[in-house]
Amino acid sequence: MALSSDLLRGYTEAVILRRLLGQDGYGYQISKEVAEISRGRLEMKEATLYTAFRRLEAAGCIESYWGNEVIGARRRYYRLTEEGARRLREDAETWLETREVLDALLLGTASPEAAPEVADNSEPKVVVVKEEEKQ
Amino acid sequence: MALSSDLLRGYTEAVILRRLLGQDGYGYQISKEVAEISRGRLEMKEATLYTAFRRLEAAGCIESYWGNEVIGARRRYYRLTEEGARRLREDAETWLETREVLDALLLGTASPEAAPEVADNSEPKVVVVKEEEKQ
DNA sequence: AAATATACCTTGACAGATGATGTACTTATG
DNA sequence: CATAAGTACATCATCTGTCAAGGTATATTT
Repeated sequence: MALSSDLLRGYTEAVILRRLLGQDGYGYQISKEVAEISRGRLEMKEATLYTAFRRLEAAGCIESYWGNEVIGARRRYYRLTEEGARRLREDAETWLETREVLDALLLGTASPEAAPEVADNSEPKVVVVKEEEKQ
Repeated sequence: MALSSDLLRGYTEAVILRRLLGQDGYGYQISKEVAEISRGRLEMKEATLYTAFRRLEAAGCIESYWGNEVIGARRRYYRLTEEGARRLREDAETWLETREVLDALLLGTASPEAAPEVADNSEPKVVVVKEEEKQ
């Protein structure tokens, strides 16, 4: 079962950068690796992948060069830059924070912990249960 | 420091549903609770919140009714439906999977684990390092 | 009187993801 | 030997969620 793409939106670039850490890579390879590592749960579509490459290169996070394959289709390799490595560290840090926040918001206890001063729990004098003017 | 909204895109609805579990709530209250629980790291903007309410109601996940406040501004309360509860369980499950996948992709080891058969590591015969035709 | 807080709402613009489509070469299959 | 499938790149139009900006209204504080 593939994960909703909206749930992963914004992480595409970080995933690519992570793949380029330690060794250069090319599009097709990275898409296969991502599918492999996620055990098929995340499929990075080609259009997504290549537009992300464009953004990352424009931002100075990666640099590209053509491999000189003598057999098979030509490959465009990407290399992580200093800036890209910095961005990756930043993104990984952000992921940890995001994970923490979403854990609290999705799996946490019902009420904002230790925050009786925030939730205005004053129930409306007589809660009207039947809906009126439902939009 | 606020988290990038793109990193949270797609979770808005799940967060709202979670807030409505066990008790009805209204927009302003929920936005405050989210800020509180995330300790200011996630701010749900009004436009985002209210458009999400519309989507959720259209999808049958929530139902709304006007509270009969005698003092202060009127409030539109939202109630979780059966379908909404089902969706929430599903979303929470998806979050666990997403978390796992992104952990592997962002924090995991460099190469696809135990997958020497996938990565085509055959380095191009002579890797051309200087970039030609950089786009 | 003015500012701030509570509480709701819509519109237009923007950006990332993607289906569709195209190119080109290689290898396997019937 | 023709066809399909795999490798490998790329672009364009469209869709969708987010959000700045704008609006309404009431209550409280300064």
